[in-house]
Formats: sequence, C-alpha cells, structure tokens
Amino acid sequence: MSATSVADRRSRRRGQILAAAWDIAGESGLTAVSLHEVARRVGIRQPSLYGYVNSKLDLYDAMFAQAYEQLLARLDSSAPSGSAREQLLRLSRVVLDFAVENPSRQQLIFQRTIPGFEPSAASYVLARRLVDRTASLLSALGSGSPAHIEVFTSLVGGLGAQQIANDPGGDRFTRHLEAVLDMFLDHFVPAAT
Amino acid sequence: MSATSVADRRSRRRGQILAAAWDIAGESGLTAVSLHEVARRVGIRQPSLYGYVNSKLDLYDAMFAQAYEQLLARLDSSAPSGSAREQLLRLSRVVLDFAVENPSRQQLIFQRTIPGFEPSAASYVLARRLVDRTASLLSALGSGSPAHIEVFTSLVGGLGAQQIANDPGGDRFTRHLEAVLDMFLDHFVPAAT
DNA sequence: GTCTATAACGAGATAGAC
DNA sequence: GTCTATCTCGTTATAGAC
Repeated sequence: MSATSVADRRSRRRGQILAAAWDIAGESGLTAVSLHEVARRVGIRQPSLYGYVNSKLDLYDAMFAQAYEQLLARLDSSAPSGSAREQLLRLSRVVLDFAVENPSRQQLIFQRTIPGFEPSAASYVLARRLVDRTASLLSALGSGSPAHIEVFTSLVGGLGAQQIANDPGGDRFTRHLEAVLDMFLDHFVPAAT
Repeated sequence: MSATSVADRRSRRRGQILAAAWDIAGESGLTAVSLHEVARRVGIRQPSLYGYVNSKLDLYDAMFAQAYEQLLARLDSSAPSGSAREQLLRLSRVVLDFAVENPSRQQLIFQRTIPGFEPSAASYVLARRLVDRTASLLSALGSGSPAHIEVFTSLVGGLGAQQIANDPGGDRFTRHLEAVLDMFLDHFVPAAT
C-alpha cells in the first residue's frame, strides 16, 4: 500500500536522467552529454546509471523516443479544426517551434548527426507517425505523392535548420513559414487556392 | 635554389593535415576528429601538430575556410552563362552537390553544430561571399530582398539536410531541386516566367 | 538499486631537448 | 620542425560488495 510503487520510482528516476541529459545538451551541445555529468546532476554515481540505460547510445535512443513523444503530444494538445490548409500550417508551426526551441532535439531527431547513433525500431515507429500525419494532411489537399511529401518536409526542415544555424533565438527564418506554405500550395495544388 | 622552399614544405604539410582531418570526419563524423588521430595519419607525433594549428578549434576553422575555398573554386570553374535562372540553378546544384557529397563539410559550414566552434573573421568573409553571389543572382531576377534570400537559402539548405539525414548516398530529395527553384520563382517572381 | 574501485583508454595541451 | 615525456582531465564500462 505504499504511495509510490517500485515502478513509479523507477520511472521517476528515468525522467530525471533524461531531463539532466537534455539540460546538458541544451547548455553544451548534444555530443557533450556524458554519463558522468548526467549522474552528477541526478545525484547518483555514474555506474548506477547502468540500471536505467544499457549504454550511452541507448541513452540517446531514449532521448530520441522522448522527443518524438513530446512532439506528438503537442500536436495532440488541441483538437484538429479548420481547413486542411490551416491544419497543415498548425502542424508545421508546432514542429518548427519545437525544433527551434531546443536545437539539440532537432539535431537528434531530424538531423541525425550523432556518430554511431541509429534509432531503435521502437523509436523509429514514433518518427514514422509524424511523417504519416503530414502525409495525410497533404493527401487531403490533393498533394500526397511521395515527391510532394519530400519537398514539403524539406521546406519546413530547411527553415528550422537555417533558423538555428544563422539566427539562434530569433525568427528571421521561421517567420516565413506561412509564406513558404502558401508558395508550396500555390504551385503544387493550385486548385486549393 | 632548392626545388621546394620552406614555405612550400609547410603548406604541403598543412594540406596533409587538413586532408587527414577530412578523412577522419568522413569516416567517423566531424566530432571524431582528434589531433592524435590526425597526427597518426600524417606520420608525425601529436605535439608536432602545434606547429601548424594552435588548437583543435583552430583546426576546425582551417577546415571551415578550406571548405568554402573549395566550394567557391567550384563555382568559378565554369564561366557564368545562360539566363539568370539558369545561373541560379547551376549555383544551387553545385552547392547542393558539394554539401551532399561530404556531409561533414555541410555540418561544419552550414549546420554549425560543433560545440564551441565559431568561424574566425577571416573565415567568415568566405562564407559571406557565397551569400553575396546568391543574393546578386536573386537581385537580377528581381527577387533580392532579405526575405527572399532567407527563403531561398532555406529551400536549398533544406533539400541538402533532408538528403543527408534520410537518404544518404541517394537522390530522393536533391532531385527536386529544379522543381523547387521553379516553385520559388513562380511564386515570388511571376513576371520572370 | 546504489555504492566503491578500477580497468582501459583517449583526449588536448605544454616543457624542453635536439 | 619534430621529438620524447608528461600533466591533467575526461570518458565508457565492468566487477563485486552491501
């Protein structure tokens, strides 16, 4: 009858570990995350981490999965409403804000620049969910071909990458999102205008 | 009267050092470049490198500058010809190919994801040259506003980033370059069509 | 579940001889 | 210009006690 079960305590610790890892990544970059520093911040010794993750790459995988869970949760935080164009704009805006708010997340889940890291199958499923949502909105607009999806994701990803690399903390690039989306729709789905 | 001057030998060594660094980056990622491994490949001891670079970040800066020099040289390798649209397409194709051929170069000069690295003023001048060329071609098309430049660089950069992250070695994203360029011109420079 | 201790290794950088 | 030697610090991971 304890108020906190063993499973609860475990998952709380895991949450602390991931939070510490994201903090380090935010301060010093994704590659600066080390098990020693994570343990230091959580208040345990580095070997104790091996009760929660199997390796450093496994920690990255947990971060990858958590980032997608957070992003998908944000997309679900409001009921879909408005035209397909409005829904697509909202999805793009949420994704873009999410990436730009925390460049390490963008680097891990979109850019894939960590040497040796590949998301596990379980984590990859989450990544697919985002693509699928984008694809179905594009389909609703009559523009759901693979080529259209490839171009569209490049547009949104490109704005995010440029924003982070060339104007961190600003909005010189992200402010163009709606114009870029209209450019895309105008050109590829002229009927929708 | 020696066939190779002291300066020649120095610059040749420097070239070997940079080549070794790019090799390592290509094999194991940009962050895997270490002075020890560079020295090993050049055939000297690690402390000897300090006769050529002042620090590891200084080595990254030399790589940054070299990458831009190579890219600018490629752009100059053929005389400008054709319409402004054709020149813009050619410039974009060269930049895109350059980035995709060697992801480490893209990561260093466009993505800027190395913790603690900032290009020196001298290196930054080279980076500006690329932006200036792009801007003047866009101006010739009547689309040289800052906003247009921001959007255009995001389009090309986005295709490159997606290509590297999601289809390394392929062309699933880069093949859309011409379509994306036409989309851009259609929407922002309708008169040019 | 967390600890101490430690193995095994690598990094960047400096001192000083030749 | 290159070397040897070394400092200092960091890392991932494992063994084994409590």
